[in-house]
Amino acid sequence: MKRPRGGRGGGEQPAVRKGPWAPEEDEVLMRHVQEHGPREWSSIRSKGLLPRTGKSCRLRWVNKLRPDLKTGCKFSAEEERVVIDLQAQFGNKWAKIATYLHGRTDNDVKNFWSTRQKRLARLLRAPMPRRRPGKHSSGASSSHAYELPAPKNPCLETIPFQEPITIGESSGSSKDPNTANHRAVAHFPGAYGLPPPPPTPLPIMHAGAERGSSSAAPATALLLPYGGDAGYPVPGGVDPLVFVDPAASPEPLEVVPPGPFFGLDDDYVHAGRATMHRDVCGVRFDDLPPEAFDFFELPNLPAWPPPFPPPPPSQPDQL
DNA sequence: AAAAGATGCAACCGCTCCCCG
DNA sequence: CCGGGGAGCGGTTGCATCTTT
Repeated sequence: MKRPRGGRGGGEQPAVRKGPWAPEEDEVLMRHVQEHGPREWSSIRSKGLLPRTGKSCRLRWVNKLRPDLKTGCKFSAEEERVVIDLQAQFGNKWAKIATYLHGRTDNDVKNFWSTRQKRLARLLRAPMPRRRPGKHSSGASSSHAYELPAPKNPCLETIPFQEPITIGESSGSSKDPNTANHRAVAHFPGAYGLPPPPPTPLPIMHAGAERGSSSAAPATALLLPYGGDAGYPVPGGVDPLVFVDPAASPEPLEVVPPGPFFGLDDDYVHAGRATMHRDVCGVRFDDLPPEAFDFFELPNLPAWPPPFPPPPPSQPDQL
């Protein structure tokens, strides 16, 4: 576990302990929950069981001690898809989204999304062709020389790209295009071999078709109409971190009217428009070598502002 | 091998909501 | 109806770990 932080909870309030939880504290908290259930958090401190605020206790329980948590395992492709989908509909309602993901907490979802957004921001800002010669740094991992700091620009959370990308069609670069093409293409079909949708019926909007019923696990499961953020789903948005097979979806996806993308130039725009899910299909965007990005092209964006209906007011909240 | 930078995640903070008297 | 307290939620921070140079 991490050692106590210096900056926070530094003892200005000796009565209340902050910082990382000790195993003994966890035990006490678990015992309390066993006896009283996951409530009466404030009484934990008032009874002198723990020098922690009720808030802190609740958070600890919800995020770490709950028995049904999937601790230490990354988001699966399906979970990723669900998060993306639901985020488009609900916005940053992480707690709500988390209810659709068994074993995941709102904090998990929040962190996952935050990480994803940062990754996306990096990718979109990274002029891929300028990679270092002779170096194979892994995709979006750290230390790109050309990388710009990911700004905390809320706009970056809204991804206006809606276009299926084309991978493996370009004649490519000088850098063993076969390898790059092969890598990219070879994994994409897996994206359509996604496992069945989650057992929970998702209120997923789908352009032209209804999705979300557990029986409908279409091959177009990655054709996700989302892209919004901060509670206002982008109409017809499609997350550029989701790869969409153009062959499987011959129709163009809705696009936000093209325009300056956060002030980024076309290089950036061309770069960050796809991702693959790990686990199921085996590859994520940032798993790809930089060479793979040489093959990402931006097809002519059809200028069609799609009137996308807002999500139905009645959200299936049940699980 | 060491240093620097990037990433992931646990935990805190402030605000809002809800319930109860 | 109003006020107070507790619970829940979303945003943010900062450290540990990992990756790259």
